[in-house]
Amino acid sequence: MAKSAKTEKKKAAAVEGALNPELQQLIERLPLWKRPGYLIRRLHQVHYALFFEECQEFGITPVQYGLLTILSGNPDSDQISLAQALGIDRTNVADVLTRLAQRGLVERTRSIEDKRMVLARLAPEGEKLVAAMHPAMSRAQERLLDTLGEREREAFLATLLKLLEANNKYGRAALATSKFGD
Amino acid sequence: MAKSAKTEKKKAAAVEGALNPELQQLIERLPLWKRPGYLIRRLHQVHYALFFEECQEFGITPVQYGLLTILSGNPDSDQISLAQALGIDRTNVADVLTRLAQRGLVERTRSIEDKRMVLARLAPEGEKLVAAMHPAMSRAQERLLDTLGEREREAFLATLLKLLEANNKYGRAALATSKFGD
DNA sequence: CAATATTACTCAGTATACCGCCTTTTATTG
DNA sequence: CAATAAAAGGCGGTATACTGAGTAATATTG
Repeated sequence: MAKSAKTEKKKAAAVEGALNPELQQLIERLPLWKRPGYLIRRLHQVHYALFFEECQEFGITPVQYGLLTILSGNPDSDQISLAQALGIDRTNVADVLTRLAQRGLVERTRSIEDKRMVLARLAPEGEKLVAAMHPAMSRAQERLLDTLGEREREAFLATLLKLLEANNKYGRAALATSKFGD
Repeated sequence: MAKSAKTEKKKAAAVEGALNPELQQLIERLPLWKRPGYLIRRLHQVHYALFFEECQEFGITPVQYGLLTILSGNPDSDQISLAQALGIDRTNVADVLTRLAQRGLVERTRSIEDKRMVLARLAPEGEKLVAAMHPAMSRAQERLLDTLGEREREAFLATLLKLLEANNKYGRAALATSKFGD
């Protein structure tokens, strides 16, 4: 195929550096590679893989660690608050909490003031794990953006936040808005 | 929101509670909204929500549409090739194909040359659906990046591609660069 | 203060997404 | 050409992630 003027233009617009020619071909031929939703799904999977590689020994998933993180700063939170803070569905929070409780990392109690609520807090084991795992989790985050320069990394993160703020209203897992901006 | 007294109590508990100060420092150094993996997971969810909103009437998920897209350009592909093209696990491809076949959108046959392989292709119904759904899918993609200006959007997509290229090796769902194309 | 609405949660069901183990078929090799 | 390795897929299991229906407790209201 003659990829004349169009490709030239695209390359000129690209930020820094040229892409692998094989990947460039994929983009040209598989329409999937022009869909941002697809690219984001793939990057999400890559992060999972990196996270697992770094955190293998702990047997904790990204979502589980996120939940533990929130609990470490907000003990005795109810499930809906946790869901809003994490940006996942409330039924999902219950599932994750069940698994974490089975491993003795969190403790759940019925609230006395409001008997509908189930409050969760870190067990001592959980606190230890959050601290012990933090470096590995941190490495996974760093490795994900490793290839980016300082400027590109910051621009990328800024754009991610911008997109999330603009689209926060979608889905049952909308975040509590106060999480952004402060 | 009207339960300000309770919220106050919760905050007070968080402050007075037996919070490990070292743990707090650790968590505050890399809070959720500064973890790229977390932000990408959230954006992934947002895209799903947008996709469902636009494509509700068709009852097709992003992954299903991705698979149909590949099949429309590459009839009679085997499951492993499809997995590599889509960037998902091969067992997952089998699951998705089963659901699509149940709805009469794809057809599966055993290859004659290699009896191990299951080849998939679009049924006429599937071809119709791919065409009919395309505008809605496109709208979901556009809405996701709607708030970005032209330059920021291109920079974002370029960075996404760069990150995928750099991290291609991770996970069972590593993409193939050779199967499709020529 | 009883009827009603809302809230927090549970449960069942669907759809990704992955791993490890196994069988069948094909390819390789001594 | 038989023994073995490799490839393709099936199957069972785990962990998100969400929808919709239903239950118990609390809040609101006529």
